[in-house]
Amino acid sequence: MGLDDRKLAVLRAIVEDYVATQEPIGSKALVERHQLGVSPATVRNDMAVLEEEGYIRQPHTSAGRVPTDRGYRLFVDRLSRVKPLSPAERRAIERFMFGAVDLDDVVHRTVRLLAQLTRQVAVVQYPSLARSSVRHLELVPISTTRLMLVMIADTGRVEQRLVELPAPIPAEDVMDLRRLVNEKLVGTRLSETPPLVQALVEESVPHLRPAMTTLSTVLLETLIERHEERIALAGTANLTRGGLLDFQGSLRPILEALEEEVVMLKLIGEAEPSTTRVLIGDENEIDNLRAASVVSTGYGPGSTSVGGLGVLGPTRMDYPGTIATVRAVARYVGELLAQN
Amino acid sequence: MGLDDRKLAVLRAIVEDYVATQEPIGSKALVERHQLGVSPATVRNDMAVLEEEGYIRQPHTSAGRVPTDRGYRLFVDRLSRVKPLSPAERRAIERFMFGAVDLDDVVHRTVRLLAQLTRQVAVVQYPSLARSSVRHLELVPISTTRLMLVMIADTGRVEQRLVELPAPIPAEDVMDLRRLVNEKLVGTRLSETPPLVQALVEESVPHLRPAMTTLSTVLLETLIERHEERIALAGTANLTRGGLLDFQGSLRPILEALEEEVVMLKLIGEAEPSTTRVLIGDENEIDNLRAASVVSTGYGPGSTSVGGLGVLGPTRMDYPGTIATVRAVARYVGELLAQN
DNA sequence: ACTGGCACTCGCTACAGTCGAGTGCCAGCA
DNA sequence: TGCTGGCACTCGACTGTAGCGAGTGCCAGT
Repeated sequence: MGLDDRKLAVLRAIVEDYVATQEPIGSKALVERHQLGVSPATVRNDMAVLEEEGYIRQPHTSAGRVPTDRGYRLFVDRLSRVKPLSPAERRAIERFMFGAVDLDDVVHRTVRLLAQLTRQVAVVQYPSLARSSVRHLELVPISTTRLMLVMIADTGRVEQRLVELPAPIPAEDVMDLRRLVNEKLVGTRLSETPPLVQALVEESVPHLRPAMTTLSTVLLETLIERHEERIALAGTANLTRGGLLDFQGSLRPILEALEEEVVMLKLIGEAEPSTTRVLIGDENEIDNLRAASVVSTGYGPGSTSVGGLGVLGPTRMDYPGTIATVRAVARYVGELLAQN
Repeated sequence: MGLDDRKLAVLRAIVEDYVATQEPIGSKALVERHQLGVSPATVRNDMAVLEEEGYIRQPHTSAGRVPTDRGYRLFVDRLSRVKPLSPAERRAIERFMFGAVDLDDVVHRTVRLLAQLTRQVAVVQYPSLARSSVRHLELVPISTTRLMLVMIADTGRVEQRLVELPAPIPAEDVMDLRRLVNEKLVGTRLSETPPLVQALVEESVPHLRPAMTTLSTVLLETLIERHEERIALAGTANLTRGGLLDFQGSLRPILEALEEEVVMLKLIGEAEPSTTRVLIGDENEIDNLRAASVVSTGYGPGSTSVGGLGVLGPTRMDYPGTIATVRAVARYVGELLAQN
């Protein structure tokens, strides 16, 4: 009992029409709009099979059919090709990103661009610190017992943190500390940094030790464990399109999930560039997002990913188009980062 | 023709009950729940007057009364006292803010705290650069023709920006540049900086001039004109409470406005600390927000404001409680900043 | 100036009837 | 065996009617 070609064609037609009209699709309308070469009755038989297999369902007894999550999955995996971007879209990307001045700017523009192109909620992860390396560390004295630690990563990210020293410390010592940490840490990947920071404490001369100990704690704590991962959001207003039909009438759970950075990171923060992940409805592990789909991919200067980006929308979304856009934007951002 | 005390009491009762129940208030229900000492008929007469004056209205002919924006305004100005915070709320503030490590962290925690306490959308402006002064400027060479400029403000804000030099520049020159800009600019308020930056170019020795010119452009452009103002948002999910009754059924315009940083800044970024601004419905200049109210205030280490914060919710909101919370949080954040 | 009484308005809910899109099934045909 | 046309059936969406009840405005009386 496989699904023959025609049944697949029927499924594809249902998905495409439903995505476009947002209304359940009946057999008659289907044969009218697509050249299937068979009668409505035949299509009905096929539909019965597709329903039995769980690819489509009827909202109520005498209504048309609607794809299930499983149906979308099959559609994405086997029935659709990634749409090439239109020239207008390509131009939009370039125009929008042109003149970005720093990492913050790039991330902000990217997330708005994605939201605008896909007309959905966009999420962009800042380049992960764990996958960055240290370009420079700066220590700025605030008072005799306080330093501002500033770390600049090769991805352009800048992190700052206040360091509360156990005892006052002269300016020369600050310079020594600065020199030491830079010598040892510049160029290392942050994920490999902890042992080096450890070593730094052990090797430091006695009178610098207390300060260095505090400093290392802060380094480890903030730069590696803590809020190292950040995200930017845009396009939440797009959730309201399609009336209240999508998301079964309540935006609440969606908005809640979007505010949980940890949740969003798990969703978009794991792919390599060039692979695109599509999570449809239930496949999603987060309960709040069972009515939503997520299309995400990684981005980075080369072929390794420094962060993820993606969009979130109703399960009823234009997958081929969205996938194409997400990929294109990720590629473009990667190139932009490579220029630094 | 003024409103006597009883009419004001009736208005107050209507506002309070409507905020609590979200249903139009009838004359009978009013006398039952409040000790007004008169009969429903009398209250009806008062209501007729209040309606004529534009403080309340009837959603439809035979329904109870609902406050108008003007009614809320009168209520806020003359009929309510700011509720003192409950001890539980005070404790919540301290618990929530305890252990904030840097400015980013403070802002993030603040905005979430506000959202949680008021159960509304919270907005916090990062300390305005225009009202900060320069604590330190750092130049980090990225390549021979590229520098990363990092500015640290006394409010703890850190801004970075890439500088593309017109010609390669040796390391000593970078050090000279760094020394020069720091000598001239540290300690100055950013709003007063432009002429100083100008002077810097003019006074610099010939061989540093090209680099200094570029650097000054970037300084002026980014740190003063550009995206100097940022905001943080939280609690958008709170917009969905109260079903779809608030915001006349569509969150769309609200969500759109929230994403426009410029719009939000205009809303919350102008008050002094200790003054609280309440904008009710129509008073708001932004069309998208005509169904919403905004309560905002300034915050800062002393008595001058370095930024604004506030919440946005339906016109039907608990003004006394919200005002109290916004003030308390602003005061707390001010103290926190003063410690740096 | 306040009150009780009364007629009136009008949104809400329930119920019945109609319409039509869409289905499942079946007998017939290639 | 697989496709088709025909047909009875289902059920949601829409329409119209009727009753209810909360709430009002007005008025005469205290």
